[in-house]
Amino acid sequence: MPESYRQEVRDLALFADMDQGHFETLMRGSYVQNFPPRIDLITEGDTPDFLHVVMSGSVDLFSSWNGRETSLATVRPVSTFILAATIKDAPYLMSARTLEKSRIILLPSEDVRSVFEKDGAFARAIVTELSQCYRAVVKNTKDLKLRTSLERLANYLLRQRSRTASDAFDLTMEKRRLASFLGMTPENLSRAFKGLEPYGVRVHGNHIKITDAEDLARFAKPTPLIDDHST
Amino acid sequence: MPESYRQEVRDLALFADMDQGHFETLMRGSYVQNFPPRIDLITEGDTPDFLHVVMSGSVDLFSSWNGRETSLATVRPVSTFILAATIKDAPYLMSARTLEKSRIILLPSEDVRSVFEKDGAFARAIVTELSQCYRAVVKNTKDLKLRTSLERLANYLLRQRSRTASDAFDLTMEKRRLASFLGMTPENLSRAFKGLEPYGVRVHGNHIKITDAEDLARFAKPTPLIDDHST
DNA sequence: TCGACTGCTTGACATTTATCAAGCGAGGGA
DNA sequence: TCCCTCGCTTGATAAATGTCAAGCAGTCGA
Repeated sequence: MPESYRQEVRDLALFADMDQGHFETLMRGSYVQNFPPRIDLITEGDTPDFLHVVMSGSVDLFSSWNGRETSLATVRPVSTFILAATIKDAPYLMSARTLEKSRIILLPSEDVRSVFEKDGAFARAIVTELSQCYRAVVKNTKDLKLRTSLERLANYLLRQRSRTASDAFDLTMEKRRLASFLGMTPENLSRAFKGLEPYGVRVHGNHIKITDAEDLARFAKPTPLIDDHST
Repeated sequence: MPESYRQEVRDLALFADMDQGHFETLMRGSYVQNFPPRIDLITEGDTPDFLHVVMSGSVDLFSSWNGRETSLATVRPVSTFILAATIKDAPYLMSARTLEKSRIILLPSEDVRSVFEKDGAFARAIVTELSQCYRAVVKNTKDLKLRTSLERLANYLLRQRSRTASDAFDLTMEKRRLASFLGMTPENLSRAFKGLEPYGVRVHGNHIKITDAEDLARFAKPTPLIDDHST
């Protein structure tokens, strides 16, 4: 494990406050790996061998059932995924694949669990991380159950606008993945973009321009209780 | 706080391993309250004053947006709710109301957070609880995104069958709430029950009889990665 | 016993969303 | 430069789901 990564991991909220000796224990068994795009990292149902930390690139979390597949989240640097499965030593609920060339650190699950048992600061950091994840999924559920696909797209665009602090931005993922993430088909997403034109949304390829954010917001009715992804 | 409740709370996995002194601190500020049915306990967006523990009765967690409302979960004894909001001191993402006459213990959020900061065993117990909740919500999301309403109902019935270990059982909630929980309208639920008749589902009022579980399972295709609510 | 209420069901219809098939268009080799 | 591929779009159609209105069937209380 190169020193540069070591420090980057140490600076993550999840590892920042833990005992130095415990951190060393974790680092000892861990290693960095580079993956090309579209490589399967984990498969749902498997038992967690490693806690994954994405250092660069991005990872798609998705799930399949009965021939259907849906995208559940994108993990971007620097953060971890499948923490809950690792801690509970329970099967993965989601599969993961790289979206682009990615550098990922693997921490053996056994080590993570054994340090978790001993280190209160680590346990508290995990609580913070899991609370965040839990609340994110709850918001996502509300988005799905309370809104139509058009409303979900409109709010998604407003969130991107807010994230980039700009009325013009590029989509951060393929439209087909965005469709899956928003719980609709690519065809329906295409039509949804058209349906938002009257509210000042202009689309050219994956470039988006929002010409009348107030009007769009009047339609989308965003609320922090669904759309604020920082709390 | 009567001694009987005190012990019942102490026996909860969440509080079982924590330091006795810290447990006393929590109990000191807490109190029991009885609520009639259909009483609002908390409103989404509010700041968490208390961690709630349901001792008897049951509580509906739901959410509203733009005039629509959806039921997200039912809390049954003995367990807590809105743990994540309490720990993060962030606004409730869900509202809660009693479904029936309920006895609920209220633990001041400040106390919970301050003990959490000091007590490693408590922090670890919270991790276990939050992992469980997180995974439950992820499963629910997969259920919603990967299945049609008919499939969701079929799998729900199979879960109830498994929970009661019986082919005949009563629904544990009103059909209208079940509909909301499954993400459909009451009318649609009515038709969905009809739609499952060919697979051996008989409905009389809120009594369900499954005459051919294999056939129903062939249609429902349950998987532990969505339907097993114990891991 | 009789309403009146409430939740459920049913039918007709509208809307939303998915499916299937075809066509378009930008980007990447040969 | 020219295809070829691949993702996206579009149109036609089907399926799923929601809405509205009416009616039914228990339950409860007068």
